[in-house]
Amino acid sequence: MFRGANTLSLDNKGRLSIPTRYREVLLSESEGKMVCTVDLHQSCLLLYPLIEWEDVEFKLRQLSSMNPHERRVQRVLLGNAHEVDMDKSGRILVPAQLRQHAGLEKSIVLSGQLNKFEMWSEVQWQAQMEEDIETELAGNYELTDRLKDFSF
Amino acid sequence: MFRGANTLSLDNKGRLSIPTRYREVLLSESEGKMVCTVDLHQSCLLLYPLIEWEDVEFKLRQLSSMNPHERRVQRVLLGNAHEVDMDKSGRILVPAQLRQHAGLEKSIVLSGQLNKFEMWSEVQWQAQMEEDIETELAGNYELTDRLKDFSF
DNA sequence: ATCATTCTCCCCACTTTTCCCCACTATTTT
DNA sequence: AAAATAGTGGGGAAAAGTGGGGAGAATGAT
Repeated sequence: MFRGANTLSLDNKGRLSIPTRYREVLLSESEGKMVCTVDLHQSCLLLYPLIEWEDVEFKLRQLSSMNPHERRVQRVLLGNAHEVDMDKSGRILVPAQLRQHAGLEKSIVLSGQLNKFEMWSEVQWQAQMEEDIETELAGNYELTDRLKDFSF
Repeated sequence: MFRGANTLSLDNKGRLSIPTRYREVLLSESEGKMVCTVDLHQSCLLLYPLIEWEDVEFKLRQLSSMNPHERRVQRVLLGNAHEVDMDKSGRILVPAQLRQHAGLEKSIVLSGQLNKFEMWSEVQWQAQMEEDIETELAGNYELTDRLKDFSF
């Protein structure tokens, strides 16, 4: 599925060009329809092909409306979801509210994360990466069981 | 699989010629498609044949998006991954961002590590080797359970 | 309802990046 | 020594990404 980082630019109309290598699969699987929403834990946006988003919606439906935490997850993900379409030149229009929420400026990192993309302001992405790598190097944390035997 | 170090050069377009003895297997197993990403603990890049990378991706998928450490590992490895293809003359274009991250200059060491390659700036590679050997000689470290039984 | 303003999206033009091709040198093989 | 193979360098065509004009749709105000 989707992997890897692409540095792209948001033009002053708020459009983002989807890298060509992804376009074909997006068109054939979801007719170029995607869903853009906010991330729960980071200041970035999530971009799903419609077909993948429908999976997420299915899971969201399993959550309880009575539990405040679960309700909140539903509210944040669903409440900020916008349907966006690729136009004929393979671009999407990123909704203004979401752009603002993630602090997106001209320079953007679109990062493939298997079933979805993350959209970061390049500045924040760099900062996050430095922080992550520094934390890894420092290494002063407990490894989870899964990580103890993790090899790559 | 892959083993041994090769000293190669990055030309000023950022291209790296893959040693011919690896090309055949890369073409037949992965159509010359590879994935280049950063290492978690060293200032070097990792280069996987696509088919090997897919294994790593499978493992990454088992990690939890809710646990910060596991999420960080996912983000760093996946988020910096770039798909690179061998061109018709057996070269790959190393993404500018990654080049910068690993401090790659003209002279490069490509070091086979079984399922993947490591790419180092030659200068840093030499330094790392000296340091590793010195640390082993000094011997002031705890052996892990696995290393206690390791023989070679 | 009408008009004005904003928004969306098509089209075209421009710039940058990627990749194919060929040529040159150095090393290895015959 | 000649020939073949490996690695390096660069020109140039093609592709990818960027920017903006402008028609039509949508929104909002009077």
